[in-house]
Amino acid sequence: MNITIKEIAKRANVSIATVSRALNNLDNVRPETKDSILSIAEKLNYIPNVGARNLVMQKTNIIGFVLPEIQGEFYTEIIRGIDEYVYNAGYHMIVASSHSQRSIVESLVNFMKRSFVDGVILMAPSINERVKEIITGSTVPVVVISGKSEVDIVDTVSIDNFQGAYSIVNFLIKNYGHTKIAIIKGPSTNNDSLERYEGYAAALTDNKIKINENWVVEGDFTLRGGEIACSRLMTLLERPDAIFASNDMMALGCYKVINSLGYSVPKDIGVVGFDHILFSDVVLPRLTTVHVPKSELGQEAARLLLERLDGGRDKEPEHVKVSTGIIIGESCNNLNDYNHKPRYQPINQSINQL
Amino acid sequence: MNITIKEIAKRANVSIATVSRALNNLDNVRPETKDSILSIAEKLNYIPNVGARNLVMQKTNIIGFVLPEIQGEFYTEIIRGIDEYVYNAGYHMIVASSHSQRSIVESLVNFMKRSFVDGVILMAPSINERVKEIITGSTVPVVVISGKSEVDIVDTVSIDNFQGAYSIVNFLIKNYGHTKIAIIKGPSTNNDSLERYEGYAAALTDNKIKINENWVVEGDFTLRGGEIACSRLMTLLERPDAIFASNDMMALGCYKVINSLGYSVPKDIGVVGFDHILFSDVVLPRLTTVHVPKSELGQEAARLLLERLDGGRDKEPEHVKVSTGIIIGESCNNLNDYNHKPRYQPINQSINQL
DNA sequence: CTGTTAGCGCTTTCAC
DNA sequence: GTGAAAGCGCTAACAG
Repeated sequence: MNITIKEIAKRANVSIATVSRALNNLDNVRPETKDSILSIAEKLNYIPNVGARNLVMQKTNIIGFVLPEIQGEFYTEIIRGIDEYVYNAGYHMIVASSHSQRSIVESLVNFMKRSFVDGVILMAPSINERVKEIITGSTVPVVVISGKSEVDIVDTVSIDNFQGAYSIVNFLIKNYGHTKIAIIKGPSTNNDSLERYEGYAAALTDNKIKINENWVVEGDFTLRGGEIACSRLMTLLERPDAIFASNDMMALGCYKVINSLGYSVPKDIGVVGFDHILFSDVVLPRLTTVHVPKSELGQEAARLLLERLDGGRDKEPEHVKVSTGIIIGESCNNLNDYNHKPRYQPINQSINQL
Repeated sequence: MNITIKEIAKRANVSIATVSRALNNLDNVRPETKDSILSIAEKLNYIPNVGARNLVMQKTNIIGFVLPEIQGEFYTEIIRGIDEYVYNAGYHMIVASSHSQRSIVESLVNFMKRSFVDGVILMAPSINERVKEIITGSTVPVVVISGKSEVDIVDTVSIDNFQGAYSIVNFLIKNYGHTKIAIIKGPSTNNDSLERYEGYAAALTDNKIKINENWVVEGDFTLRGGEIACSRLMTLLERPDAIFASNDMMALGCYKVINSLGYSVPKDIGVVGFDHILFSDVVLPRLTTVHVPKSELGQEAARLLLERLDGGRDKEPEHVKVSTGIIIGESCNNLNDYNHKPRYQPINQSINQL
C-alpha cells in the first residue's frame, strides 16, 4: 500500500493535522516536531496524493490548451510558450487538439468538467456561436488566442496581423519601390487571414495605389494552396512584380511554382510571406517575411490565465496584441537599387570570400 | 455552488448510491428510477467531479509524456500520435518538455506522484543512470521511446535506425552505383545517431567498400551542424560523391553549403537524409531520405502503455521497432545513368550556367 | 503548538 | 433494487 499522512502520523506520534501542517511548511508547528515528521516522511519515501489534495482544494493546477490540430511549428511554439510560463507557477498543461475523433467543442466541454482543469486556453482561427456559448457559460476562466478580439467577454491574445501585413507591404512600396503587389489571402473563414488582407489593402491605399482585383487571390495557408494561387498569378497577362503570401507555407509554394516555370525568385518576381517559420530562413533565397513571436503568444495567454486564477476573476477582460516585425531576406528585390548592379554576386567572388 | 450527486439524490428521492449507479449505467437500477435520475441530472446540468472520482478510483485517466524539448515537427507528430490514440480510450495527456527550468528527471519525478498520472511515456535520446533508476522505481507503468532498447525492464518503442540507414546507403550503392559515400553522424551521445552510423557502416562493409575515415564527420542534428560538417567534407582533397546526413535538418545544411560554394545538388554531389521531415519534400531538389513514421511511434507507445494500464501489468516487457522506408527524391544521382558525364564541373563552367 | 472533527464528491461493499 | 455507511487522502476550521 502507498504510504499516507496517516501512516506518518502514527510513526511520529502526532495527529494527521500536524503532519499536514509540517508537510505544507506552515509555521505553527514546533520545529522539532516538524523535523521529526519531515525525516519520517523522507525515510518512508512519502509522496502526497495529488488527487486528494485536489479534491479538498478544489483545484488541480492543470490548465487545458485546446487547439485546432497539432501540426506545424506554429502550434509547437505556442505550446512551448505556455508550458514554460505555467511551469514556473506550478501548473501543468493538458493539450487537446481536435482531430478526426474530437472537435474543438468536444475538447472544451470536456475540460469544463469540474475539477478537471483550472482554466482553459483556446486557440481557434475562427470562433462559431456554439463555442462562444460554451466560453460564456464556462465555470473556469478562458483565454482565447485568436486573430481578432471578437470575443470580448474573456481575455484574448492576438497577433497584430494588420500591422504586420501593413508593414511589409508598405516596406515593399516605400523602401523597395514596388507598386505591383499581389496578395494570396488565407481562407476567408480565418480571422488572421482577413486582418492580413486589410493590412495589405491599407498599405496600398495609403500609398495611393489602386487594388487590382486580379492580383487578389485566395489560398488556404498550405503549401499546395500557395502553389495553386501562385500559378494563377503567373498566368495573368499583367503580372505583379511581387507576391505577398499571407503565410510562409504559401510563400514556399510560390517558390516551387516560380522555379518550376523556369523563373527565379526574386529576379523575375518577388515573394514575401508572413509567420517567419523556421524554413523561411533555410530556403534560398531566404524569405522576406513578417516575424510572429509565436512563443510569446503562448506566454501572454498563460500569463492572462494565471492572473485570473490568482484572484483576478472579476477584473475587466484584457485584450493583448503581440506585435510583429519584418525579417528581411533576399526574396524580393529593391527596385530602387536596380541600376544595373548585379544583385547576385558572381560565384567566383563568393568563392573568394571563403 | 456546484451541483453534486447529493443534490440529485435529494430531488429524486433516492440515495446517493442509487444516483451513482444510475449515472454510471450499472444494471442493478430499476429503469424508471434510472430515467428519473438521469433526467434530473440533465436538467440540473450536472457535471461529475473528476477529482472526487479520481480519488476513490485511484486513477486519473491522464498519462504524462516527457520529452527533451518541444521543438520541430518530429516531436509534434509524436505528440499527435499519442493524443489520438489515448483519446479513444478516454485518456488525456500532459506534456512536459524539459527546458531551462526543468529537466527530464524533474518531469519524471513530478509525474510519479501518486494520483497525478496513470502512466508515463518517456522520450529520450539517451538515458542516464539517474533516469533508469527512476524508471525502475516507478509505481506507474513507463514506456520508453528511444533509439535503442537499452532499457529492457519496461516496454520500449524505437525507430529501426539500423535498417533505415542500411537501406538508403545500400540503395545508393546497389541502385545508383555509388561507392564514395560520406556520413555526417549525429551527436555521439544520441542512440539514434549511433545506430544510423552502424547501418551506414554495415551497408558499406556488406558491399565490400572500405570505410574512409575522412568521410565520417560528426554533426549535431541541427542545420548549422550540417553546414559545418558539409564544409569539412567539401574541402577535402578527395571528395565523396554523396553525403548521407543522419537527419534531414543536417541534409538541408548540406544544401546550403553546397549551393553557396557554387556547386549543385545532385549534379556535383548527392545528399540524402533521414527522418522525412515536411521540408524534405518542399526543397528543390526534393530530398531522398528515410521515412520515419513519427506519429506511429507515438501511437505504439500509447498502445503499450494502455495495455499495461488495462491489467497487463506483469506481462513481459515488449520491445517494438517501427520500420522505415526510403523516399526517393532528386537529391542524389543515379551514377549508372550517368554515362561518363563529369560529375564535378569546373567552377567557371557553373558560372556560365547562371 | 497540537488534536479532533468535519468534510471535499464520489464509489462500493454490505445489508435489507 | 435500494439505502446506509465506510472510506479514498487530504485540508481546514475549531478547540484546547
